[in-house]
Amino acid sequence: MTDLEDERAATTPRRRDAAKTRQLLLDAALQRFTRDGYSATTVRDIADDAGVNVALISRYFKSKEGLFEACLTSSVDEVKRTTGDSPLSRTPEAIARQIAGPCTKGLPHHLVLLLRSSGDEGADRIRLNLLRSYAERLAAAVGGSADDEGMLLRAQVVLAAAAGIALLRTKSGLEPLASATEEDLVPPLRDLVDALLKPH
Amino acid sequence: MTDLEDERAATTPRRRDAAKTRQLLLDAALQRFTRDGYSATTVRDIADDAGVNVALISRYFKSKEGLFEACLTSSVDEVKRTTGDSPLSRTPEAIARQIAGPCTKGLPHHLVLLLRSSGDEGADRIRLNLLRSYAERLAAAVGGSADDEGMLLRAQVVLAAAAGIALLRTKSGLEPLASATEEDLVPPLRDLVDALLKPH
DNA sequence: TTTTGAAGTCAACGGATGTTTACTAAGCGA
DNA sequence: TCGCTTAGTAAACATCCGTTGACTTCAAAA
Repeated sequence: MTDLEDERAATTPRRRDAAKTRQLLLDAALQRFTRDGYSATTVRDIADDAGVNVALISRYFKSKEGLFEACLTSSVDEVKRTTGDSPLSRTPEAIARQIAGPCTKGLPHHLVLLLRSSGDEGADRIRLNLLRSYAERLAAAVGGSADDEGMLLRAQVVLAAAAGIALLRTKSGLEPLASATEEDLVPPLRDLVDALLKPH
Repeated sequence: MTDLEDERAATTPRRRDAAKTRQLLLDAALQRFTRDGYSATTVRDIADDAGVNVALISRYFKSKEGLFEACLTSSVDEVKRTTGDSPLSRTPEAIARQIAGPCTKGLPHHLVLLLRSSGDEGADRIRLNLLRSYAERLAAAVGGSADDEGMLLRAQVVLAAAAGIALLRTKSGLEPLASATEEDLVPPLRDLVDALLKPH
């Protein structure tokens, strides 16, 4: 109460900020959808996590489907932003570390979200586009030519493997996989990437 | 109509056969749960697929959860039956071929079901047990000792990769992965298995 | 043929879910 | 300060979901 004016002076945090609550909903939805899947999460769950009224989901995203699509595009944007439009890390070591990284921290893995389905056609299109571009850049990063179908297939296998690992790690308590550290996980993953994406 | 008596004489196909309808429900549920996941599947969907009344699910399996658990144990039994209690195929080639098999049947199908979750504790225990035993046998098949944590982790990574590939193949239309033939898929997978499970 | 227990049907229930509507209140410009 | 736009709230609605209980029908035993 006393420093309310200071806060307002600092960043103008309006008590009612549409952009802010929209982002809160998006973050909460991302976690829920990634962890529990689309149909297992309710809009009330998301709203409660965000500390926000349920009706605001319909207002800001039109529907649960719309919120899910927003999560997907948000994930797309973040991947594009963090990795830029440059090719992915070139060494198998770096790729392996990228796969193992988010899992070992608390972060929801983008690849796991891509395994979730809402049954909606628009969402499926977004998902497919991201998967495609990801695989293509992965193939290009190790020197595969654009029209090398074999290398593209191998890149997609790497992607699928990474997604499966992330999913199994978080969803099942399979030990030692579930609580393996990044250091534990990188060597096998490096071997995996190395074997699948070697330029030969 | 004419050979009705022959049928009855042959296998006694009672018009009302509890075991038969139970199996119909189990088959339909297996397909639905594997393809759409637990919470996206309704008991009415399953009953309709099986051509059976909805109430019979509660009768024969007590609940939707019970039906899901029955699916899991059925999957466990079939895996045990097809692969026997003998160690898995020893060569990376054979393992790869098993992973690359038809997604609508066989090992990939079962692995995808294992990625599905109902949130129920009993179901999770069943799933975990199957995953564990599978990983252990996979580690043993390539000569890993029972207490080699590193090799066990690598076997679990192979398992997770196989599951992810199966899931991505069936759920997303990612090409060329989605419609890759077994022959297309075996070489990369052989490399994958080889790199992860080499005895060294 | 009659009886009896099991197999299957039907309709309704309580509850949860996504969405909408009518309403309140806060912030900003005039 | 007043008024208007917009953020947020509360409650209800319509629908769907899993489950239950009473009823009917079939087939095998007596």
